[in-house]
Amino acid sequence: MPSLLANPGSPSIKDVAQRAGVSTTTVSRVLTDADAVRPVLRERVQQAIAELGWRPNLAARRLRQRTTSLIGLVVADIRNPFFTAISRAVEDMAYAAGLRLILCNSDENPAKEQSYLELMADERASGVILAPTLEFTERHQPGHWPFPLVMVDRAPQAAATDAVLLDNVGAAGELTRHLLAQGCRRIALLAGSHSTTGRQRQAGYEAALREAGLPPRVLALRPDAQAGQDGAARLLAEPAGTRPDALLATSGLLLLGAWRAARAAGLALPRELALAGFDDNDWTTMPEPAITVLAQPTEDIGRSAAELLLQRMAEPERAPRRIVLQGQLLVRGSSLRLG
Amino acid sequence: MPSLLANPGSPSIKDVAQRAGVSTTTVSRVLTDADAVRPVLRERVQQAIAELGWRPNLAARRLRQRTTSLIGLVVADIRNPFFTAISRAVEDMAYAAGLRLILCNSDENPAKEQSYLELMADERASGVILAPTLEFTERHQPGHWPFPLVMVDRAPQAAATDAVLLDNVGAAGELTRHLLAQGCRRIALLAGSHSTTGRQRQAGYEAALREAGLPPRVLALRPDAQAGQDGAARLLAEPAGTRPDALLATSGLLLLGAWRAARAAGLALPRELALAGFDDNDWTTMPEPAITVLAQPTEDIGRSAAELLLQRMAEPERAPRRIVLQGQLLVRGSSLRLG
DNA sequence: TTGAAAGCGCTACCAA
DNA sequence: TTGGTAGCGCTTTCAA
Repeated sequence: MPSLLANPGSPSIKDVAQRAGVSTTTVSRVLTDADAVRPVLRERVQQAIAELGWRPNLAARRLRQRTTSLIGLVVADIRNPFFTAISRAVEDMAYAAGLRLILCNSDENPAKEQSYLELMADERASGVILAPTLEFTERHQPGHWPFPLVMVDRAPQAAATDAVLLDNVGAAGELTRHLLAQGCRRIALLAGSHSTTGRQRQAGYEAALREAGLPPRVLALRPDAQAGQDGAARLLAEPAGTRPDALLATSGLLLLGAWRAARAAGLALPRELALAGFDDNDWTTMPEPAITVLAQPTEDIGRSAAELLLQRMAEPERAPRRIVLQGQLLVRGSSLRLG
Repeated sequence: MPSLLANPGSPSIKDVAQRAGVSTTTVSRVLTDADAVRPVLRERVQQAIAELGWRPNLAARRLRQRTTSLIGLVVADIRNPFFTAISRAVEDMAYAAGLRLILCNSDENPAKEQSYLELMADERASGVILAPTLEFTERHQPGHWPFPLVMVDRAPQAAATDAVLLDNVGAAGELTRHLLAQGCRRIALLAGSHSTTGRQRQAGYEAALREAGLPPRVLALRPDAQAGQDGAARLLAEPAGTRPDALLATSGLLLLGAWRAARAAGLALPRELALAGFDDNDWTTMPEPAITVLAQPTEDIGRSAAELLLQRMAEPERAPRRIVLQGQLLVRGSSLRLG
């Protein structure tokens, strides 16, 4: 019968030490496995641990060791399949490296982002992977946060930070040139207005149109499907003479909205309207015709970001690295007007 | 010029106290805001905090307070839109309640699940929301884990635990009866074999067929799109006489696979094959015809789970509650053979 | 090879 | 209203 004063919470190494008849130091040694402990004692300690059902207190360990093996992932919205895929890749890497992942949705809201980053600071996080808001990229100065920071999907133009990015300008240019080659002349862009990504894709689009001597037409939108649908609907309501003959969306969610608007307007793809955009999400192959997209290597992006972070954690002083990955144009029926 | 012996890490409340000319106790009081502190001192402390850029060390706070405001969410795979939506709802609630969310993917792997739950124990998590594997529901005994546990999507039949579930039997029955009413007579089920959910839906399906005096036909599958596609393809390769005239999938991923197989087989929906399943994912309205589904109230499920957890945290001794939500049948073209 | 003791940063108790 | 002090559970010197 245990005493009434018995430990009410979970057992500590003190309890383990008592039961095994050794000092807490020895218990700790068995745990860290660093220094040698006589097999007899080691055995006794391990048995005591098993009998008591002892489990380490990570908070105590972190306080003492001054390192947390906790990493944060801050994305706009985990429901965006692009970020879902990234988060999954990051979580896999983290699990394999013995790191914990704290997930945060910023909703493109700088205040929420700030609050989450402060939280990561308070947690003394070992590192953070961040898809920064526009405001963040504009204000950010390297070294501001007390943890290594790796950016994904977006990054400040100038500042030297670790980042994993898509070649957005090139990708948008490729999509635009593809539409041009299909004979489209009034290509409108549905651009996410909340990220550098959207802006870079806009730049690539405008450059390609400039080459072709055609005027750009850009709608800056909230980056969600509803905004995409509303924006596209407005464009498609115009008379056939001025109405765009192609819609290009800078994200998977905007593309989804655009497709819905096209269907609601009763326009036949690709004859009356060509459609293309970013992100090879599941649904893009389901309509007839299927949707032309620029596929991003999402897993690769997530994995690379995690790798970059691990490397930076191991070697804090090394020069920042910027990994730029290429997308892949998947031409499908929604934009195929020739051949 | 600070001394060479200056604090190398981040400042502690000791530094703040020194700078403000008060004791650490007073600093702590200003932080917790519990007891009153003279405005002058409070001011001085706050200024010192600002000047030093002090941030709390959550590990220390947790160690001392013996409560962590950390909750875990363990799902099969965050890439499954069903779990994505749930996780987003949970994260929203957690953020609002000042709790941190640690995200874990179990991949339906009991060993990974176990390791994550042990981790949550080591973190001294304030609570965990879990979509348990089949093995877990079979072995689980209430009170085994040192944190409140709320189950989502699945739960042990017998054991009394907090849980948020769909009326799976009823939902599958409704879908099946709908297909029967459309004249389908050879309805095959693509069932996820890794969860109680799949089994309950199978039970509902079988009961409905029994009522109708028809034999069930069940394929137990790994719960992913590829398995769904392969399984469906096998069924659809049979001669028209024995081949199913309807496919019912117990999850969104299996449904996706089934749709792909139907398209690959060149079968016209719904004339040659009726198709229906669970989860109103984005893609289900994109094909022509659109897909009949039983929509789950995913946000509601996530929110309810978080609420249940918060209530349990506030009142550990209250009786376990089981919330059963109803799905909604959305009849679309893929199953409409009459009218 | 082992143990005593200090201390990570913070809060909570008690006394003044 | 304020401060001294103990201690959360663990690791890490330093001595033995």
